Amino acid sequence: MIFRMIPDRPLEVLKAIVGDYIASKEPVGSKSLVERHSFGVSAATIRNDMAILEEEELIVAPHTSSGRVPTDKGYRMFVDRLSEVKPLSSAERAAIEGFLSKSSDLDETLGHTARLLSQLTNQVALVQYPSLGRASVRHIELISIDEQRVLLMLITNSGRIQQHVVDISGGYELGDLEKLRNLLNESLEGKPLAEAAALVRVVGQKATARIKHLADRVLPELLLLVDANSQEKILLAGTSNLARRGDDFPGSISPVLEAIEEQVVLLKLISEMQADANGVSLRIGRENTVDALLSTSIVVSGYENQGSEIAKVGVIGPTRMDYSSNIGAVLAVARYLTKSLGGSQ
Amino acid sequence: MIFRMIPDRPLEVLKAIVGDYIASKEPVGSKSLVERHSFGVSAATIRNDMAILEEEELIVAPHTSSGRVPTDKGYRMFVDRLSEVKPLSSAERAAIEGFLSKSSDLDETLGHTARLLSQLTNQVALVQYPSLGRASVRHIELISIDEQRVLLMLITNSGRIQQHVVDISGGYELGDLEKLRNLLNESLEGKPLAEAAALVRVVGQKATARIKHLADRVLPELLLLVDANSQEKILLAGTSNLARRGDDFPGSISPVLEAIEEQVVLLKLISEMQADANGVSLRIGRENTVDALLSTSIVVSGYENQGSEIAKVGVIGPTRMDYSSNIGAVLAVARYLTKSLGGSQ
DNA sequence: ATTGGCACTCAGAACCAATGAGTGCTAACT
DNA sequence: AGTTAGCACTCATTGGTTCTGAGTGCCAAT
Repeated sequence: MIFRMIPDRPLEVLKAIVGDYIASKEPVGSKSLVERHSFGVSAATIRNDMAILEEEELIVAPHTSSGRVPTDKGYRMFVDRLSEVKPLSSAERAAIEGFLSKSSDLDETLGHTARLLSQLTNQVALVQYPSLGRASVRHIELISIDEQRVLLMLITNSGRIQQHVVDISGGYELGDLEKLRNLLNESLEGKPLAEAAALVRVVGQKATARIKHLADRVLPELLLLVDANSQEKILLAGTSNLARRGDDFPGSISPVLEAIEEQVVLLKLISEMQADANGVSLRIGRENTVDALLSTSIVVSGYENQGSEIAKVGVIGPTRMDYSSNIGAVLAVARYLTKSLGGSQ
Repeated sequence: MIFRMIPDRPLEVLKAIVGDYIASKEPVGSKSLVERHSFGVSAATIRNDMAILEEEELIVAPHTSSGRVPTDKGYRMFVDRLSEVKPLSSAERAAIEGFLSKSSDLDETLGHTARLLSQLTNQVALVQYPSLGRASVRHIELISIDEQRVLLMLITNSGRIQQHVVDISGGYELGDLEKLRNLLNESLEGKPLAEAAALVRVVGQKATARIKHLADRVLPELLLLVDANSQEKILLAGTSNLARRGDDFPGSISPVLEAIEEQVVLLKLISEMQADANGVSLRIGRENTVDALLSTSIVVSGYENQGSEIAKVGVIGPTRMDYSSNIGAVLAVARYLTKSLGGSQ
């Protein structure tokens, strides 16, 4: 395949087409283009340019002699070479600040982030949980709730706080609870989560007869918490936004919904995506290997903790989306998220 | 208005119409009725019966001479007098057991419940948070996370566990943390939440100079937690199910989505609903006073703790829904929820 | 009370023509 | 070589007309 140099004006035309199409939902024709933009040339000239773009498969006519619509390749060209990232409005900045500035635990932060991003973009937002990585145990807490129940907490240095209520059939002594807590913290505090499971088992063996009963109930639950931590997971928000844009999808949106609710698929997809120079990465239409998603685009960016990327955050919506603003929003949110987590290390 | 006695067969016909219409989405005519059900009479007779039903405004013809569709009043008659609650399949029972049997804190339980119910019914599920009621403070915990931060926890006897990370700019002493914790628990443990806010303020005044700094940061956050507890709140799950049933709504589903995401409206609506003898309560179509919801039906049932109803759980979907199964599911889930909370008091 | 028969209605499908936005091409122009 | 006006052509959309069939309402007979 030959790389053909495309002159400047046709690219400007492409940019205009993408812009107009996103705004109007209607295929855009040469005439309306010259009306709305000042190219300084006639419609016929624009038509010639459009012929070039069509030749390059950057735009396509839904049916003979109607306006043109950008192809996936056209959108790709647009985001790669033609669009600049739209900065957020000050109101939007304020919203992000307000939402994410308060310190809270990881789950809360990520939950807020997801909702925020979905409101900002009017798309479906996705937030990947940080993977195990080099997270480590900061503290384990056992709190007595009543005679039969104990609250188990696992706090990691990634800022995540997990908790679970454990039934201790037959009751327990407060002193034993304290013993077990100390034992756990001595063995686990500061240790990487990856080693935690093994260490918990060791504690189980070291447990004296006195606290055996208690340990037998608590430790399995602790293992579950550790395990939940290592599980890859994606948080979705604003799925109902898809419904609002239903008309952007051919046929029904059900398959799309099903696909994005399928964590495994989505995880695989976003983990394959490599950030570009701006730190953002996107899949447009058919670039998504999943059938149900071939008329959606995904925009993601990584967020960091302790200087290295730990997971991704982004949005998913129809290919006909406002890339400039969405990229801006995703980038901004990812940055704030990084900042917000930076404080928790 | 005269109460007219409607004979039995017409009512059977209504039942059949509702059933068929729910199954097929198509207005149902006399002929298909006699085909699918064995009334032992001819289509003409059914037509006479249908005339009676139409007279009573229980069914209506979308346009002259097409099949009939139940009216809101027809559905109402159906649920009140004609349908029996469909018991859940054993698989469904198992799913509920599995989901809700594990003890955990209130947020987790309610979250699971909402998701479960939405999966069970393929509708949008709603779960109301228990209102303040006679909930009381069980315990307040302060855990040191690092030099600058403290984890504040509020555990209530309703089983709810709330937490928040508090920044203590300038640091703090572990001993002071302990002092504040003891002070808080002495004043608050066992006290009703309704009084908690006032008591927290008292603690603020009693705080010695030594722990003043710490208290100044922690207490406002504690007030927020208490306040969050008293706030009425509804959890939604499965909103994307609405999208899947989009065709059941006239026009767009957007307004419907907006309406149900409007907590205040929804709260008002379900708080007005009075349970019937079975413990279930429903609003059908126009019975909902909210415009956007006049083609939806809401099915709710109360759940209890310590023997009295504390909040409601239910589903919301198109008027053309499978009332028998949905009522069954809502009732079952409400019962399990009551049981599950019973253990937490 | 039930039924067969029959005329009647009307939404939706099928078909057709008119409309017009938009194209591709060519020949003239700069 | 790039640009432009002109023009023939295409085809989705629109609106109007007709056809069809499911389904009704009513009546006279059982």
